[in-house]
Amino acid sequence: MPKRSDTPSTPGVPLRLDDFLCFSVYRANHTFNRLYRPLLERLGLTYPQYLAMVALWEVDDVTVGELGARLGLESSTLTPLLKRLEAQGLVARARDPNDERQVRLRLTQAGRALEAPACAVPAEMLAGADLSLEDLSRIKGEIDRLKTALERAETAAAG
Amino acid sequence: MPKRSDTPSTPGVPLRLDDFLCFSVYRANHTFNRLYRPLLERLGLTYPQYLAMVALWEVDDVTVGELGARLGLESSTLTPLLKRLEAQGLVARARDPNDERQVRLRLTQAGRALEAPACAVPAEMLAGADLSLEDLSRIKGEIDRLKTALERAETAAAG
DNA sequence: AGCGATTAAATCGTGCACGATTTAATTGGG
DNA sequence: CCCAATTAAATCGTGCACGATTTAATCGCT
Repeated sequence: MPKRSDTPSTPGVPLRLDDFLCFSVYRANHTFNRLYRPLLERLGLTYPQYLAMVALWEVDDVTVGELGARLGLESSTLTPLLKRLEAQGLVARARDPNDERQVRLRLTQAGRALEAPACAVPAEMLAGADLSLEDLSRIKGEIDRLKTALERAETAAAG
Repeated sequence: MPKRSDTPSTPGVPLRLDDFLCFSVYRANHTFNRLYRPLLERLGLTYPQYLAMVALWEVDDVTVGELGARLGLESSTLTPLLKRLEAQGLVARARDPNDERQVRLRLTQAGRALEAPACAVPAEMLAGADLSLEDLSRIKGEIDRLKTALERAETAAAG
């Protein structure tokens, strides 16, 4: 009786893609990406750029490192993304005079102005999804617990 | 009282990243990727390559289009990935003589031989994660339902 | 004060992912 | 039978993502 979920290795039982929890997450992530794309196109943002902007609307005037910690991204990912946001006139990047190693990020007027239209996007995306608030928050709780458990395993395995 | 989850747009209430279900999924996906990476490195595979191999171990001798449907990937993503697997000697790509538009994928001996060591990977990854089988399958069920609901919304919104 | 260690961001190379387009083969209608 | 429409994969351009490395600034220790 194969009954798994990213936990096989019962010898002799073959791997089945549909048993992989990681594959479910992978697909769900692609689905969100695909659904957000057309809505964000109107704002001139990609999906990761949108997440970065949401983080900045919440807490402005942070360093690249702080934003990276918030989003779970490396500077090697964030720096080019931020340069694109800067090129669009949404964010200003400037070395911190008190510590020239750091780059501080500040929203421009245009960056702040984008928040209003951006607020409508998530609801628009879920329109017609037939998911109650309870559904959404329950699923989110499950996934957050999963992420926490995985990260614990990660640090435990670290050598 | 802001209580959301990818469903804000209550006017006047600002967006909060931690309310975004999509962000939870985005982070969880990155976490899986990061955890799998060192384990798959030993097999010489990336995470998407591993998923493709799992699909092929399950059903061999499929077309690029069929594998793409299984994984949810476009040919523009899959073709280069498959060329890398071919370069590693794990997969053979050949035009179908009955329909030269299609390319059929077949595991090589080496490709099939990789299944045995690959079987151990998922369990190894979850070692120390403190998640029961029930946890895993419950979470997986929730995410699969989410994906289904999102896809329904997608086709409903299609114009 | 000076210099090695640390820290922050940027850079580089590889690979994933998509939409739009292209190429080539098959299908189907007249 | 032929040729327009369709289909399958590949190609192209853009952007995300990471690890490893580099560059530059600050810290800390003597």
